[in-house]
This record gives sequence, structure tokens and C-alpha cells, in this order.
Amino acid sequence: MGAGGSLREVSRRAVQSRIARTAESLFVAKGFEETTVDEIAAAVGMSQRSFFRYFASKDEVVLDSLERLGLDLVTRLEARPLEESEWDSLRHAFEPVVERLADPEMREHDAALQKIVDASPRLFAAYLGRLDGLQRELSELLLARAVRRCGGAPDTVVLRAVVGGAFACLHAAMVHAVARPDDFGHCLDRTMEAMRPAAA
Amino acid sequence: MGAGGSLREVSRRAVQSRIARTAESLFVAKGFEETTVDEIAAAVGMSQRSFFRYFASKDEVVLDSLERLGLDLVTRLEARPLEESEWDSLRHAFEPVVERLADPEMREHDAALQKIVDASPRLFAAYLGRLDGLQRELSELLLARAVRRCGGAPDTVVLRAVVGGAFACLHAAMVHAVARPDDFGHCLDRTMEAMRPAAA
DNA sequence: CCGGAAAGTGTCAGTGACTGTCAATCATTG
DNA sequence: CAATGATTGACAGTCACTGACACTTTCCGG
Repeated sequence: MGAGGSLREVSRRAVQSRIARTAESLFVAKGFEETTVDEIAAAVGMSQRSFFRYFASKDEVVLDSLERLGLDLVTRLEARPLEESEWDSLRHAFEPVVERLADPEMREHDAALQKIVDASPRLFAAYLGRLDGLQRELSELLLARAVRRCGGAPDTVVLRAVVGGAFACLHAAMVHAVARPDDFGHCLDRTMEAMRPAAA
Repeated sequence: MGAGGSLREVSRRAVQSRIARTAESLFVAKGFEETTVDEIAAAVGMSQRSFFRYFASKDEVVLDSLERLGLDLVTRLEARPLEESEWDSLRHAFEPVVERLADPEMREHDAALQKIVDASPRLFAAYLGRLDGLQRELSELLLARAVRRCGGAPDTVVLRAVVGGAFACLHAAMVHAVARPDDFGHCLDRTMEAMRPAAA
């Protein structure tokens, strides 16, 4: 039970990525708001109704890859040693992002996505919403780890702020990386070092 | 030119707040998503078309007060002395929020709004979008101040991260304040002290 | 007081995202 | 082959939002 049906799941993923690829090229060509779901569905060769069977909304087509990246961050953070400081653990959890931007092909693809997201306030807001959800996940994870390390529960407000602060560094570095994609990792390191909190 | 027509503006504001009050009571009663614009317009006594002449979207009815609070923060930050550290300036710029939550009546109203926003992912995302816009404004303001203070331009990435970190503290303290609204100011102070960055 | 501009409003029609329903089809399994 | 469950398309409907147009009210100089 749980993670079963992998054969069906695989074909579902295949259809999803076919839709995503088609949609993204349309978004690049015409813009996000200007592209209708009907057009995407027609380009893929399915009905509009079927499109919504693979993606809950038009937003999700773009934000889906972010979702999968988020899962990476969670597993990365889980793998960090207990005695490491939260700030350092978060920095290491961000490594998948750095790696992704190191690959030139991925970087180009992500830059295109970022451009699409930035061009639509509505989509950008949805993007921030996903980021916030990820921060909540990581906060809970770090909270559980802190309890396991020392018995008592730590200051949850500060912990949440630490996670938010780390994401602020990540976000600032990513904005910078749009203009200068090289040495993203170094830029992130510098920013997180400047922002390292006294506590945690 | 510019800020003219104040008489007309006042009546416009009056209508807006009448709509907002009516809408908020409906949102509290039935939820945000479950309340249609038609219902709001009918409750106020106007056509749906006229509703959209006062608010650009359904979201804006709820997020409008946030927008005005944001203006307060900007003017507060502008009034801070140049030689003060960015972190301390930001803490003082947050004072309107603290004052607002100190007034029991305001607090109750804002708590209701926060509940509405939290209950709708779509609206919550729009809320985050507004917060991000505000962070951009404050970042640019601080950037201009830094240039005026010492000649050269500072590290914009770190500056943006500092503003984001301060907002992370504010956000974390506000989340905490939902459960325990007392001593919000103290909680914010504690969190921002723990997160005080080495630079800036 | 009057005539006309300006501002506010209602009505209607239309677009686009999204949902529920139902019947048809396709694949799987016994 | 037959039963079964998943996938799909077609259709209708809701709701946020927009543009166009006609109507009324308000305002203001003559």
C-alpha cells in the first residue's frame, strides 16, 4: 500500500511531462496569460477535460518541477547529521538547486521557466505559495530533529524565522543569478554567511 | 496634478470600505471561495460590474488593508536616521504592525482577515505576492539610503536577503501571534535579535 | 435656470479557468 | 470471451472578470 501502481504512475508521468513540454513552449512563444488551456490541450492532442485530469490547474504545469525539486530538498535535509547547525543543514539542503543551476541545459530551461513565472503576477504568487509550503515542511522537519537532539522543544518562532531567512538568501541569490548565472553557489555562500544568525 | 480630487476620492474610499465590511462578514460566514462576487454586490446593493469598478479583483477586497499598511511601513522606514543599521531600521519600520496588534479591536479584525486568508491557498498566495512587492520597495529604499550614506553601492544580494530575513521574522512572529496575541512586540524583538545578521 | 460635459451606474454579452456528469472505449484479468 | 476498472471525450454549467453601450446623476459656466 502507498507507493504502489508504479507502472501506471510511470505512464502518467510521461503524459504529464509531454503536456508540460508542449505548454512551456507555448508559454515562451505567447506568454502565460495569453495561452489558453484549450490551446495547450489541442497542441498535445487531447480534450481540455483531460488536461485537467493531469494537472489540477494551469499554474501547476509550470510549478510542477518546483514541487519535485522541493522533495529533493526535504530528503537532502533529512540526510544531514543531527549535530550540524540548522543554518548549515539548510545550506546543504539547497545543494540540489546549486547543482541544477550548474548544468547548463537545466539552467537554460529553468531560466525560461523563471521568466514565465516572473511575467505573470498571478503565477508568481502561486510560486511564492509553494515556496512557503516547502518552508513549513522543512521547519517541521528541523523541529523534530531539534527535539530528537536535545529533549526539550526549541523556540519554534525563531526556528521558523531561521528557515525563512535561509530561503530569503536563496531567493535573493536566485534573483541575482538571472542576470549572472555563473558562480551561483559562491553568491549563495556569501549571502548565507552574511546572514548567519547568532542563534541556531 | 497628482493627488487632486480629494473630495471625490473620499467618497470612493467610503464606498470601498462599505464593500469591504460587507464582503468580510460574508467571508467569515461562508468562506472566501464559497462567496461569489454576485452575492457581495447584491449585499452591498450594486451590480457586479460596479463591484469591479471599486476593486480590481475579489482578492483585493481582503488585501486592500494590507496595501495601506505597507504604505505605512515605507514612510516609517524613510523616517529612520541614515546612520542606523538596516536591521534596526527595519525593526522600527515594523512598528505600525505592532501598534495595530496592540489595539484589541484592530487585532480582532485582523485575526478574522488572517483566518480568511489562511483558509484559501489562492488568496494566501496573493497575500505572499503583496508581501514580496513590499519587500522589493523597502529593498530599493534601503539601497538608495546606503548609496547616500557611503558613496559606493552595497551588496544588493545581501541587502535583499536582509530584508527577506526581517520579513521572515515578522511573518514567524505573526503566525505565533494568531495563537498568542499578547506580547507580539516582545516576540518580534526576540526573534529579530536571534536572527540579527553579522553584516548590515 | 439651463445645457452640456463628466462621472457613476446597470445591462448585456463574451472569454477563460475549472468542475460534474455520463456514455463510450480501452486494457486487464479471470 | 466476458466482466471490470481505468481513461477519455463531449457537453453543460459555474464563476471571475472584461468590454461596450446606454442611461442617469452631478456639476459648472453662462
